Amino acid sequence: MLSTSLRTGRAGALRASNAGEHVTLGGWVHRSRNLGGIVFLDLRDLDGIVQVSFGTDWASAECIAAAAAVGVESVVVITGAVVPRSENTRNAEMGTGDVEVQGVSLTVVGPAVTPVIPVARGRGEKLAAEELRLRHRYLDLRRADLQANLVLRHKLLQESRRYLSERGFLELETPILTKPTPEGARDYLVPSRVHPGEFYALPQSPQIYKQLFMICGFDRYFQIARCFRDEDLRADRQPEFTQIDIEGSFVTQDDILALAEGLISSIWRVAGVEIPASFPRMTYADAMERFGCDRPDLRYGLEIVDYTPAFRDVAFNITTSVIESGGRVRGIIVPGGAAWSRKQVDEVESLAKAAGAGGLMRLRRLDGKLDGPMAKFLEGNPAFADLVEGSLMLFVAGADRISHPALDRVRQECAKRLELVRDGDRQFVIVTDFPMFDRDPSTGTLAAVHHPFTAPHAADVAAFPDKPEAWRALAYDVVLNGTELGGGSIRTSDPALQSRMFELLGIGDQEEQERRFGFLLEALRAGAPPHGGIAFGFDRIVMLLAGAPSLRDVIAFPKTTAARAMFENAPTHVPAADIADLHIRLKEQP
RNA sequence: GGGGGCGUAGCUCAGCUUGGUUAGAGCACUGGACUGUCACUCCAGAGGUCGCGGGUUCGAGACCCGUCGCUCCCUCCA
Repeated sequence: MLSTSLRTGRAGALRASNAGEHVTLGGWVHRSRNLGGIVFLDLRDLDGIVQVSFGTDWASAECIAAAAAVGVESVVVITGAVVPRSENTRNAEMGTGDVEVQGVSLTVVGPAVTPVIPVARGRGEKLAAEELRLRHRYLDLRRADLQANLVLRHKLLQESRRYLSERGFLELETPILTKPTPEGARDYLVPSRVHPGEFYALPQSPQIYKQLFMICGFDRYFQIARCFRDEDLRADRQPEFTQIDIEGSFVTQDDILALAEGLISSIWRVAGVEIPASFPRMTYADAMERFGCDRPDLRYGLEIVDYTPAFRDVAFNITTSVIESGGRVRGIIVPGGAAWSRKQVDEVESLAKAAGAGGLMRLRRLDGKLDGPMAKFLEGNPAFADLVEGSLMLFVAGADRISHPALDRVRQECAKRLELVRDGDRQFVIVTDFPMFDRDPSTGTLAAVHHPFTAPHAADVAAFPDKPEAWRALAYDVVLNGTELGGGSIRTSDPALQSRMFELLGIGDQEEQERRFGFLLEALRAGAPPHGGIAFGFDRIVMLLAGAPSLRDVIAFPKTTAARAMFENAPTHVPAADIADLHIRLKEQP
């Protein structure tokens, strides 16, 4: 019901078919043009802008004077007739450009002071500084592109709900005041007034609760869940964010991934983009070997190749010592890279070094010959015979732990320099079989790569019972163009195995387990179905589909990189008495 | 915790390299003219703690030190 007691409809929706109607419109004065005898107001609402004209032939002198006096961004209610514009006054750039409203009355219902940041902008005019846009969010959110982002957000939310609900998933809510989790990101803590010295935490994700739902028999759950993490911010990271959180029982990895593909493609369809109904799969091991990264950008090649065998018998100090100590020599071929200057390659090398590599070895084919510091050792080596004229090879020698991230960085940089990414290209991929554990190189302790509730491949546990770092997890990520959209896993539903997991993670003590995860272990012992799920970063999806450069452009009231809300001015000091009620003493009085 | 960038009129910026008269421009704003504009046009006007504090200097928007805010990145984000 866009028509209300105070208006007949939205101004921006008027079209040629509305000609002849008498309308009452409410909206914001976007701009005005006073030509003396005739006054034009551009009236804006959520649907767009329509021109309202006040001329002596149809409007009273008082009405024209009122139109001339009203300031931009004031809220007005006008009445008038929708009339077709004459041939020479049509405006093809406006949705409403075939008509205008000949205003016969105007009431200023919400007078506005001059806006501190402009809402209407001229062509090519820059946005105000983001700090000001956030401080005056009530003005910034009047802009058509931010409004469009939030409208898109709404549509994607509704589509997610529709898709999941139609498949029997129940939207169930979980607590915001919950239990602190020692693993993972830093928690936002909430002090308890009733229980001195005790704290709630805001959830980093509803992980444990959704598993509890499965144990209860709600075999299909989803939630558009707000999650909180007290870590440093980025353009694509906010302290509170929204996940599409999904869990199902009696499912395998393939069931969850098929659901994920369907959900993602229906979300993309609502945004006007048709994508394949299923995505290619790639194992973690394969992704690391070929791209040095667990979320590869498949919009371009530049795959990493292992040249260790070719270097095995080459008397070149660096490669020889690396190979002897168990490392490898891997690299990528950069077509046309032979034309890059020494300085340009040095710039790429500095990125590799920043990622941990000792350096970047170069080899190129110029005038038919191999060229570079290693050329004399490699000329005639069959591994380099088909290096084509004008190509450049960049190698990193070292342990995989070093060369993976370095080559990943080099590959991305080369793709950027070669402009290999075509506009609008989308390459989805599902990465599977993540390792279960990661061994901290300094402390030697195991850490869960995904989270401690993830189930390992049963075959790996059987084959390497005492070598948990060889276990693969039933964990998976959905990746688009090198960005992780979401990830999940099949969970451990066997309490004994879950207990073993905690032991491996150094939480061996029975009491410690009970204290930290007791409620989950106890529930698992009460009879748990096999279950698993996935969660998608919803804000990031909206950002991608809106083409927005920052998460802040798809969240109505975001935080700055210092986790401050500019508009509401939060966080803030509170009265000492309120703090005392929480049994907290501040180190220093502000 | 670390590194880079930015901070001058309500907004967007120039001025800083090489210190020197009264700190400029466009937009917005105010007043005036104008009956078909749509970034209306034209005339006139007002508008400044050069983020803040300290230092160097005869003299600082500019140079130095510190600090605050915003932003991008690293650390971090099971």
